[in-house]
Amino acid sequence: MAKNKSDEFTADEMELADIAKALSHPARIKILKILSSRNVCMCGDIVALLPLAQATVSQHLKELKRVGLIEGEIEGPKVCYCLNNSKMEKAKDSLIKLFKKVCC
Amino acid sequence: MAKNKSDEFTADEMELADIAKALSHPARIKILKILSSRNVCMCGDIVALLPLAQATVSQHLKELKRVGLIEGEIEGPKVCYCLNNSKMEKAKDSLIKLFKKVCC
DNA sequence: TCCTTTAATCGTATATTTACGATGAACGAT
DNA sequence: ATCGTTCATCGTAAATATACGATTAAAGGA
Repeated sequence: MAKNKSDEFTADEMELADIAKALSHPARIKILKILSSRNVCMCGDIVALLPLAQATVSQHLKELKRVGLIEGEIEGPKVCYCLNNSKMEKAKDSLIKLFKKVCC
Repeated sequence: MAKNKSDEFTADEMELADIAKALSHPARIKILKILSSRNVCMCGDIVALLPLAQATVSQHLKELKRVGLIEGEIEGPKVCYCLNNSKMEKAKDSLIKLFKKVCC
């Protein structure tokens, strides 16, 4: 039978899965779109545009921050969010690389 | 404050999130790679190449089938899996469209 | 017919995700 | 100093995801 289960997943595979996870909720997709439509955006604006409670939006923002796709900068009592364009580009490249490797 | 929370997520946003969800586990990324390396693959081969139990791999295959990225065809007692290339391409296009819209 | 192989499904345990109200911390304005 | 605003975090409930052993169904071969 000789199963070779010793090989775990590669760092690349785990990283890509992590990026995909960050994109795996419609609210987070929408947040990225909102942030792109203005090049800077208060947290409250995002909350107002999503059908979710403020605490929930904050969690989604945290997840996007965790993988580095967005950044938040404190501005007085408000927080100004923006896309991390270089990280976005890296994410896109990683995904395209996978598709290229796999099929297209 | 005039929050407009009436707008839910679009079908596009939900579909894209769903695709991302299917890609959000390293085992599923690896399964896609395995299926691309041979253009056809028995379920047992995939199990042998992953550090996971057969039942778990079967669940991951089910998730990939759910979104249509792969297909399984019964061949006697075995099941022959393969990529759904057109669906893969659609998934890639949807992702690229998002990145293009958002930043790059 | 019975046995083996193959892979899905069941049952189940645990972890993670998602969601929300409540609370707290930081700041500006009064 | 106090108040209102803003947003993160806490606490928590419910749903979903992940993992595995055991069982089942389907097929081929003895």
